Amino acid sequence: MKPVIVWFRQDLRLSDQRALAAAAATGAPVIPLYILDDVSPGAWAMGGASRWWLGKSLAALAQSLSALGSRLILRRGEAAATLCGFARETGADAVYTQAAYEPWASALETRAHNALGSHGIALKRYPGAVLKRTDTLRTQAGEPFKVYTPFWRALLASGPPALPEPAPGRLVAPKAWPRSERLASWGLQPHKPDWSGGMAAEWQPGEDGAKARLEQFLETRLSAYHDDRNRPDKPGTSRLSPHLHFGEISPAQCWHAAVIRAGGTAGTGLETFLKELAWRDFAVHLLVHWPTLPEAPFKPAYARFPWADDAAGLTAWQRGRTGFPIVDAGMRELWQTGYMHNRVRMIVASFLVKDLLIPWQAGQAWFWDTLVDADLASNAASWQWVAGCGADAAPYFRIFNPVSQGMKFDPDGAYVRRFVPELSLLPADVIHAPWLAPRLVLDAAGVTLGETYPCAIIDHGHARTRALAALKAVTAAA
DNA sequence: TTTTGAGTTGTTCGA
DNA sequence: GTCGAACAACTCAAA
Repeated sequence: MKPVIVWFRQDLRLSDQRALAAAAATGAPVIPLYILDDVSPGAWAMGGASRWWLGKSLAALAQSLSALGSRLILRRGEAAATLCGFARETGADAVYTQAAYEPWASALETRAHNALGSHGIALKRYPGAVLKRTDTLRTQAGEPFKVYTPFWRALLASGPPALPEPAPGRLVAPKAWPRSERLASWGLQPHKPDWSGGMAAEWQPGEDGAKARLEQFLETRLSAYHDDRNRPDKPGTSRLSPHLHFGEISPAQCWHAAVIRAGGTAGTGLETFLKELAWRDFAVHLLVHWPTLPEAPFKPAYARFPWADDAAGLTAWQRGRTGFPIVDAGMRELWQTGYMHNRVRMIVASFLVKDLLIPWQAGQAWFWDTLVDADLASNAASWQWVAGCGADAAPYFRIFNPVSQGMKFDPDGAYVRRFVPELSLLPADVIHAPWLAPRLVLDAAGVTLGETYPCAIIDHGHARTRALAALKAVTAAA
């Protein structure tokens, strides 16, 4: 019997993995394959933080497969050609995979389909990491949605996502295993310097880590999720995003586990969590139907926005040296752990785009490189939302005040203290605006503005006025 | 076809 | 100190 290949991509798990389950069900020998592809045209090559995660996740997947008597074969190169060559090399007659939705990944699937097909090898494609197939949800006029709430209602009306499938109990091994590259040779882990210490302390990549995180979330955080998710000083969010991005757990698994755990006593936490899961689908929906989302403003008028060319401002923002404590705390959390609390993402994004007038694409690129959960669809949709040029975007006058946001969502300053230790001795009432603190208070905390901690690089009130004027000009010209 | 209600996440000002 | 209105106008989705 000819073997079949399971081409793993953004679905690095064994349970609720339809491609794997279907391949196993054939009874044929199964060859699991992962291809590192940095060269496909249009591909967004993974950033540094994502590569760190990928390396750990692939190691975990390989271990899980070996427990089933199987292996994970690793290859590198343009994925369509590499896959086709691999299929011929192994004599496989079919490739099973779960779809990915980035424009370049879809194009890659088409190329792979054609290349394999010309050798009589089938490419069997299953829905990827979404609750509902992205092509099934449409307005009554047959158009894709541009507003979230109707999208959410349509998603709910279409019924719950498919029930998760268990992992296959066994996989038939091929007579001889094909050659595999060594994971260590891919250089995914940083060295000289190794900046991954903060990430390793925070995360457990892989399917087991994903399941543990989900369990912990459901057990301790779901009931208070509606309120606590906005508090960066509390462990209120699910922190499932990197696991979901790499497909170590499926959104359907999260959905059904949460519904079961809530047990019919539908508290506010459940619906809020399910809506957050649906936001991932909405971002994919937008990217599929508007493939230029990561590059160009969804609202074309914003092409005329008078962006600033501010290299110094961008660097200060990236390094967490803007002089606004909540912004700096967020940017440093990102740098150290590969993650940033969602509320703080909005604050730092608003600061970059509206206070500094730096193009949202620059912020998107930085997040792409530094986030362990960097996801093309969510990243692009969210940056455009903050910038005001996206689908269902924030109104132009919504400009976050970094001081009041800090006081509201980090009232004791615990989050700032954790990531901006040079301010840790400041009392809570001034920690979000140290320039307002009396000299004596600063001295007592060992803070000298401009020396131990930067002076604010901009006056927010002035910046706000400037942004409103710029935004008004864009819409007036339209 | 036309109409109508609604639209993730905010801030500021003045009564 | 609290509270409601203003901040624009537009576009979407559905009736």
